Amino acid sequence: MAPTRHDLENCARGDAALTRAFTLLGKRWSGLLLGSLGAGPAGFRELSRAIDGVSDSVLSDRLAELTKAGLIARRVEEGPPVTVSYELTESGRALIPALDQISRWAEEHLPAPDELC
Amino acid sequence: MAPTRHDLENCARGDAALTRAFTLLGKRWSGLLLGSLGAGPAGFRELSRAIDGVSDSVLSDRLAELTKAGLIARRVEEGPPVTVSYELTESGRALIPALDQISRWAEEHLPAPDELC
DNA sequence: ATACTCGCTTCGGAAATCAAAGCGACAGCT
DNA sequence: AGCTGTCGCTTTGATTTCCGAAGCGAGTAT
Repeated sequence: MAPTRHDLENCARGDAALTRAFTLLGKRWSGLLLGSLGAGPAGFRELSRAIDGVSDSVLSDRLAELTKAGLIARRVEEGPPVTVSYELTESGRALIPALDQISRWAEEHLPAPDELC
Repeated sequence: MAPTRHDLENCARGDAALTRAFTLLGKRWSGLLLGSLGAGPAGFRELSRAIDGVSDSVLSDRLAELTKAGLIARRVEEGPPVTVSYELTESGRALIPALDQISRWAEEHLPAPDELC
């Protein structure tokens, strides 16, 4: 295969930072996961219930990704019983204002889905 | 089982608006596409070049989705030659500040990928 | 006439995501 | 001691999404 200049083109790219951000946020559930944790620490099962529709396997993947990226931290509380909780790191918390803004934007500009509650 | 019905949980769930937002933004390339258009109108080919890595088929899908959601508009300029350009609607423009904030966040909190340029 | 570019669409195959089941460790009954 | 349930995952196999490459019709350039 010819060495695509893919690598070279990467440089002059529009907004590199935005690209980096959406490597994480552009994946399904990442944003919502962070949003959920914005409300405070939570355990695995708690998150899987809070974020309706996500499967355990993907939730597990996302938690690993975001942990690796340094946005969330996994804390094991020695018991008994032993419990696991995930929480935002400082980096993660720094993103919350942006998510809030997106949330506010959605309220204003995204079709209101018949308030059933 | 406790009387916690799923229905109840649905209501008080995290943030419905954020969920709506990430139905769009949580898909690959959506965020970057909006970011690109934030710099001004652009044609299909222009976008496909600006957003490195996206395939024509997916770009086409995303443009359709975001157009349907009312974030971008497809304008056909009668020629000759006939040209097509996509641009942000007001709703779309309203999201740009949030994207900028995310971009700034990424610069601060996301691993600087060795400036190769 | 030949060879481009543009704005797509179509066609496989590869990757992401899904629901469901299972597992080990523990807790709460009885 | 059993039985049942919760928690934090992982595994399995099917479905959905995404990708790269090719193609197409229309127009432009040489």
